[in-house]
Amino acid sequence: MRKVAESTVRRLSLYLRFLEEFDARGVATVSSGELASRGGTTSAQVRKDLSFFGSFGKRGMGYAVPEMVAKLREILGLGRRWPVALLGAGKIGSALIEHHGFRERGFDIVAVFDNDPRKVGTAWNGLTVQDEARLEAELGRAPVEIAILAVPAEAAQPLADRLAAAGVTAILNVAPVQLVVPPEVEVKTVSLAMELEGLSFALTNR
Amino acid sequence: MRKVAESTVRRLSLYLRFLEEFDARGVATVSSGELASRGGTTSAQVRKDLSFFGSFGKRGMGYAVPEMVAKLREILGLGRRWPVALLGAGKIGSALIEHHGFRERGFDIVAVFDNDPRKVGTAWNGLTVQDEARLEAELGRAPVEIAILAVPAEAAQPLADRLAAAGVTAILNVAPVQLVVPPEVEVKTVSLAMELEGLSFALTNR
DNA sequence: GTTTGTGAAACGATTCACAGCT
DNA sequence: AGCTGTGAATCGTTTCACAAAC
Repeated sequence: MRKVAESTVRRLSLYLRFLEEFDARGVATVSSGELASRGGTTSAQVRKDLSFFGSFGKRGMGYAVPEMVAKLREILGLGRRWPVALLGAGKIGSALIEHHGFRERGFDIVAVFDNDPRKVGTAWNGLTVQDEARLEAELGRAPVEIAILAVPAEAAQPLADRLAAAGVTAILNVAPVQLVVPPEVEVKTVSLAMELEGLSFALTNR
Repeated sequence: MRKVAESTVRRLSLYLRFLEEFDARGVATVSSGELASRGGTTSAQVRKDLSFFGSFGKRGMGYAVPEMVAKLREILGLGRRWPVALLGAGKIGSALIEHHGFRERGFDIVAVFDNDPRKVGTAWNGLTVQDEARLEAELGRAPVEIAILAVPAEAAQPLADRLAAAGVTAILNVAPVQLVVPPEVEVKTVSLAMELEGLSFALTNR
């Protein structure tokens, strides 16, 4: 299993959500076409996406929903729980940590860091905000592979460097900056402001 | 100017940020190579991206920073302000409205809606949370082209339908669901949970 | 008859490479 | 000499279309 496109992985996440819905409703099997219409693609795309990982369907029948859910969770690496460090106890970080969706999908925020002395030491959903200076010490004690960077743009790159040096191998970056990291570190950047600009572009050029 | 790839638009947003930085530091010109290294791409990519909209560079010299900033803002539709409606006064919505980045880039949240009676009527950064039932009435009075959907997954699709019917032509969807909308409505979906799953996949399959 | 799995074809985006301007 | 702008080549992704399985 090599060279799976990012777009494929994103669609797999979507398929998993639909399948979980179907599963909850007791639907036993689902066809690539049904999956496609809910996910805004085509049945051929669904089948291609899945074909990277094996062949799970029954011809003439479709896919068995519970098996498919299990398989997709396994493929996406959700057959385990992931401890996650959160950097930045500001507005965005605050919304994230109280957001239950992460925990439900296997991501546990196990540490929160901030550099604002007024925030350090305060309680946060059962966690205590720790001084950013203690980042390396804490990650040495309780390592995590995934970190969420929810800090101001200027602070993002230096922190990314420290995270990479401390052994973090995946960063979810919530700042409108392009992070430069060593090749072994995976980065995904999500910027609502940039998405809004995409919408502004679409509305302007039509 | 037709058929510009989404990836191109996203990179233009990034270039604009770098150029604004350069501008603030008083740098007069910048080459495609410099822009590329900050944006994680290649100089050829930068030139191709820009070439969709004209030729703004000087051979042997590079691009004049202030002119380029102005040009990119114009291309991205940022030469004006955009009133935006926010749907959902929960944690995420709350973080968004207090976030200054939007306003700085030309997006003004001018109305907030929620269906929770306990929230309706409360003040929010100079705005009053309005009843979701009044969505159509309010949008009739003060139309917006862009709406941000920050509501639970189940509520997203029905609201998207109402927004489309009320004349909204662009939706920034912050829920892990694929919205089905009429073709004249532009949608961008941002889901941190889905991005985390992308990281989980990358870490698991390496 | 229905739906999968998959090579082949079509399409789209990125990279190459170089002529042309400064 | 340096750097842009852009066709041509390459690479990757999506769509087509059909044989095989149920």
